Amino acid sequence: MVTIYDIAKEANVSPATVSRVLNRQGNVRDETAQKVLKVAKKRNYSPNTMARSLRTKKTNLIGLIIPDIENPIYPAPVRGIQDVANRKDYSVIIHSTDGDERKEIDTIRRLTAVGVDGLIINISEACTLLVEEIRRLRRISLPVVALGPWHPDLEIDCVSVNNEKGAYMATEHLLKLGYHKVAIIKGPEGNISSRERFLGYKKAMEDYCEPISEGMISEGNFKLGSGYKAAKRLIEKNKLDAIFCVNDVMALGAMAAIREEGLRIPDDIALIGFDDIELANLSRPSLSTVAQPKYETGKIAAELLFKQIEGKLSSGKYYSIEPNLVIRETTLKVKEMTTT
Amino acid sequence: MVTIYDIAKEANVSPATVSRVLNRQGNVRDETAQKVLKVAKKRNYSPNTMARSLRTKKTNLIGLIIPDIENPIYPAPVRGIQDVANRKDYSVIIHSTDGDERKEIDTIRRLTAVGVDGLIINISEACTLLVEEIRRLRRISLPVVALGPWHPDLEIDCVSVNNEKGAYMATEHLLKLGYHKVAIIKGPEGNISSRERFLGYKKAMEDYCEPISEGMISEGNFKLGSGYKAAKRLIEKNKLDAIFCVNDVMALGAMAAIREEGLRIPDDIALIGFDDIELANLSRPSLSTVAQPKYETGKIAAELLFKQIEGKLSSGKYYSIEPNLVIRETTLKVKEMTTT
DNA sequence: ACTTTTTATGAAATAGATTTCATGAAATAG
DNA sequence: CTATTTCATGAAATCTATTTCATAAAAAGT
Repeated sequence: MVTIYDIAKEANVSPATVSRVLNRQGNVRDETAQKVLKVAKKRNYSPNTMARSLRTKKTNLIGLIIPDIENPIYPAPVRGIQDVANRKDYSVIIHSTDGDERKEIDTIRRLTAVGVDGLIINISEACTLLVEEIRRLRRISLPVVALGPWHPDLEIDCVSVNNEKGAYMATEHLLKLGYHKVAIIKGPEGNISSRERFLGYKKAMEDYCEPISEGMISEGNFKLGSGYKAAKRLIEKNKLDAIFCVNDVMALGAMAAIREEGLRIPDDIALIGFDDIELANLSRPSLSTVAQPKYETGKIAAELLFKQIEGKLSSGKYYSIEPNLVIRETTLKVKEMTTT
Repeated sequence: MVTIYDIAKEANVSPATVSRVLNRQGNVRDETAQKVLKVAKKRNYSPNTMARSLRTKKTNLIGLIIPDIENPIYPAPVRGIQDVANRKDYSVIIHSTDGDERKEIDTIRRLTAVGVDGLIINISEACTLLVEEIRRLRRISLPVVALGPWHPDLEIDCVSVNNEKGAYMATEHLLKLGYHKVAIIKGPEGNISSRERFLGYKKAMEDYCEPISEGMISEGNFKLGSGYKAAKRLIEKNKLDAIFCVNDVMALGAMAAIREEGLRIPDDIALIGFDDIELANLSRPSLSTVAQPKYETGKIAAELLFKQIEGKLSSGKYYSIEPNLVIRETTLKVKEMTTT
């Protein structure tokens, strides 16, 4: 590999001058600069990033920690992040940690050791060790932004859909359509998004004076199979005419279960999800859902991160993204015949 | 940040000894080692990766270049790569380049400057500049493996589904079912995967003595809308009773087009795709397709890369992954009534 | 014409590890 | 009991770029 010294020797100048030319720091005679540039180009010189980073404490790398790139809600925000990073000549290191606290902490350690200039994290459960680790990042003043819901007392920038509002919209939509016994399939207890969405659901039901009985609440783990099973459990208890699922993937599982029970969608049971994954529009019947501008969310998170990287003024703000109700076939038909 | 010198001073040894202890290189008295370890732990020492990399020429980073993480065929292999990399204490830098040659070359440059220990690339068209760039990588003996089809004269390891065989299987499946006029929706001309799949299709048609007329070949760009339009063009020419699409996404587009034309699947037109994306199983009717073990493909590519990183013996082998025929509803019903 | 400022440059220090080489001590061999 | 090998350790070199400091030359000011 050709170094700055090789260039210096060949151009009959000192390494310092070469460095100055290559970083266009001025204070170099134009003639000298041209000479250096010519040699550098000729020898196809490319600076050694490690050496540079060692000196400047900048790596032009950012880290991204998500539970699982295979989960269809992540590719879009990831792409948003990549696009803004790449435009700024940054690369992004991505880790999938399966929401496993141990892995998350290890990854944060690893990335700080690598010397990333900033970190975007999507963490579903705020366990104590993890919170402590993130506090440490604040102390060494490493720019961090949270993608998705986050602890209110942890003062970091955060960008997330308004989960509660989205869930409220979905539930209200069903209620307005004339459904009364709206069941919910939620996520694991510790999951923050699921908790927020559950809150929105509860609020809507209360506002419309619909009671929520025990048999109307079921729990899954965000995966297809769990949605299927949760729906079966709900149908068995027979106390519902609509289901709100806290994510689309489980909704699709529920759809299979409902179909298997010989019930029609939306005539017997209406169904609505959350996320608006690509699949939602392509399933039959197509799935009504709450959309979040996923690419945008990633983009905003990255922009926030770079604002910190460039200016160091992290505000600990919460950027709430407005959800969007997408009405498709699973909630299409109005059910007024039963109420009239 | 605490350095090796701080540890050395506090433990009353030289930095050299600290380094030896921390890298468990032996030749250190046990007592000394314990002392160093204790101080290191107490001061929460973590080595500066840039400094280390500068000396050792190893970054524990690998690069991954794909067209677009949002394309549903990529998340699974990406996860496969992440998993084997992370297990070896490596991180992976991912770039989406949209198959744009300029971006691909720039990214390769950028990643080599960062000093990645290896590179996995998925490049759909083998343009000359790009090929030249990859030759350069070989010259500086940077481990590289291609994910997906690749130039035969470029001597790098490559792991890919057997595209031709998969396409043959799909086409043969339709032909055996009694369909005769099997049309194809292929990808852009330069795309290697598409070309290979087209070859398999052609071979099957020839083997079964079915002529391929002009009106039976249509072209898309792998995206949903292009599949829709291509199918419309085919139906207009009215010379088909089945369609093989070189990817599932276009097949789903075609499905929408066929439905819109008032035709039934598979009764009027049978349909088969390629890739087996998650959507394929969830669409109605569910889509028959050719599956490739996507996670596995990524995993194998990464393992190959690490074999090179560790041993430096790159073989330029072609690892062919066996495709799998997945029969679902779009090719379910046998069409023998028309032939008998 | 002489001092002061500005400009262009190089030598050397620096970043934080790893590694080579040298050395004294301890262990083993003859 | 010497001679040789092995072991444990530290000093210094190294990796490659950036940056500070010093200096000489040129330009500007009085």
